[in-house]
Amino acid sequence: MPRLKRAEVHDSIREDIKATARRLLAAEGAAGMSLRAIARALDITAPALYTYFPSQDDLITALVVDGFTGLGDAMQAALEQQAGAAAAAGLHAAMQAYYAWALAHPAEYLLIYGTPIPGYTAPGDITVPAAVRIFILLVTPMEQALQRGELHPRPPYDRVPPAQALPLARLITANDYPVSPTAIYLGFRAWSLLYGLTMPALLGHLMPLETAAFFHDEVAAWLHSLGFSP
Amino acid sequence: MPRLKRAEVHDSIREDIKATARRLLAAEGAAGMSLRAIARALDITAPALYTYFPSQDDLITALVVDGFTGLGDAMQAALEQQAGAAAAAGLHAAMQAYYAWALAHPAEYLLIYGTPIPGYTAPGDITVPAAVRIFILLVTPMEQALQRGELHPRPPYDRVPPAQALPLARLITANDYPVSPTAIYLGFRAWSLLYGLTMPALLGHLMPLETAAFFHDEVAAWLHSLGFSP
DNA sequence: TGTACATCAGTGAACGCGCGTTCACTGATGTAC
DNA sequence: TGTACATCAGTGAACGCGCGTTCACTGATGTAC
Repeated sequence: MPRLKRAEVHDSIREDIKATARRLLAAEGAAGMSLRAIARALDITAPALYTYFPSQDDLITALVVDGFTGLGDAMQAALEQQAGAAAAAGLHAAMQAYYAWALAHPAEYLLIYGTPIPGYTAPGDITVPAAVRIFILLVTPMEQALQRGELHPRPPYDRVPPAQALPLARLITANDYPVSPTAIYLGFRAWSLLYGLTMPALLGHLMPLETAAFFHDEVAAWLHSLGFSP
Repeated sequence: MPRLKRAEVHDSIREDIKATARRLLAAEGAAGMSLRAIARALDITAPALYTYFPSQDDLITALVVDGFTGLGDAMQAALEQQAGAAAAAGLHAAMQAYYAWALAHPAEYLLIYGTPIPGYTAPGDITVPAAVRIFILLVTPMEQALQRGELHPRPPYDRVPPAQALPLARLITANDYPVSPTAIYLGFRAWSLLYGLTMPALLGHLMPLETAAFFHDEVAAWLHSLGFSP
């Protein structure tokens, strides 16, 4: 009558391994995340890890997916907390959650969105949906705001630029997204804004600034400039 | 009577080594840029490289400085070509040059602005001035536009946010920059905008979009929103 | 409940690999008289 | 212009290191009767 079934122990050790890998990733960068270093930290032999992950690449993939999931969950929680409020408030909350998560998990943010790890290629079928979710979490509130009449985009953003019309239309029909091209386009704009404010803050490129205030101000001004009704 | 003096040959081989390193960097990422790989590509033994660089880190530093220099030169050339034109045109040209250089030299852009290479720390005294130059190339035209009365920032950017006033003042006095806090603040905004549009385009995060058009439209709209006189 | 067997987790040795760097050396290139 | 010497570039062997992964194995954990 074991307290934990074998499968449960297995899963829990898998989590331990990932946690250790994350710790090493944060401390030493991607190169520090070697199987042998993880095994050393766990007081275990390196081959033992193969019971839990078929290869190093699979471990990395698991960390990548966890990263996207963690970021997405944080954004979604922020969004849901503003469920009753104006769409602009929800968006701002989600974007703040993005920033907060990134600064709280810098190594994972870099793993997901930074320079690709040489020699590792993420399996698209697993990794892409996890990445797309983040994007959808920005697009959906935009679309809602448009449909509810809370957002009346000002020129030049009242329509999608001509060069983007075709690619966006293709994207929508290929994936059966129930959203307007305008919402998607604004999603890309939001995504780029977030990236440009977050990654440099993380890497210390904005050093002299009060980066948290900078982020807040920029996002607030950007949302305001979009044309949300007051 | 040698055609090239020894020192000239030395310098030319140094350039060959850097060029090979850049090629490997582009092809295989930072990990592919090993001294042994470079030596192999040059049909030379690895220890021979120590005649030209005291260590691998010095080679990397040289590449980093070259990267900043190349990017800065491209921006400066664009700026000078618009010397007679309106400040907004000069800024737009410089920002376009930034983007063009990044897409033409993706590996170097990542080396400069991407995830730091594990185990390598750039010597600040060499590397920082090269990095700061890029920033100054954005701030200077801003300051000129302000002084010439070509730029009348609209709220909320007619003044620096309160949280940033002190850090920016400190930055200016510590370095004796002959520029206004407003110009520096706009410089950071421009920098962040550029980063957020360039790095994701480079990494394929904006895949479905026409990224060149996206960059152009965003920069144009941003400059317009600043309040340049027509 | 007790025994016999199957499954699983983890070990230790070994594989082949690539790495940065050092060292003593050889041969070529330049310099001084 | 020719010779003697100093300087430099590059070699080949070796150092010690860490890596991912495989393999045959042992001992523990669970299952079936």
